[in-house]
Amino acid sequence: MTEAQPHARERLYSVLAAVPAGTVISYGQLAELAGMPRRARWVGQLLGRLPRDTRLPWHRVINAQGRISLPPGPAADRQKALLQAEGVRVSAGYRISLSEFGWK
DNA sequence: CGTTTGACTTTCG
DNA sequence: ACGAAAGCCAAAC
Repeated sequence: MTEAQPHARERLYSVLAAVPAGTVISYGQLAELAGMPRRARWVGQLLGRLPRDTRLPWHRVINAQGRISLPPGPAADRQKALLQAEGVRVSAGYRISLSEFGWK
């Protein structure tokens, strides 16, 4: 087989599915845990293409600055609500305390 | 096949 | 703490 990462997407999905509720992770960390450092943007691109009915905890993924990376809109509010429902403290400016990064 | 795009990250002022 | 600029990389055009 010539493919170096035949199932890169599914590997990423597995890591994401393993993120415990009540914690958040950055795109970069997620990519790194999946064995693909520096693929943060690729992760974001993948999440954007996820179907609405996915069961993956996409809402636990935020950027390295501790903010919701989704552009302002209904989607961002949805992510904020989902996080708060899990006990994650989200400030007015979509900021999240670094202590929620349990895995860093 | 060259250019643009983007749910990113880091550095600098 | 904040915004601008540069760096980075795969997918889409």
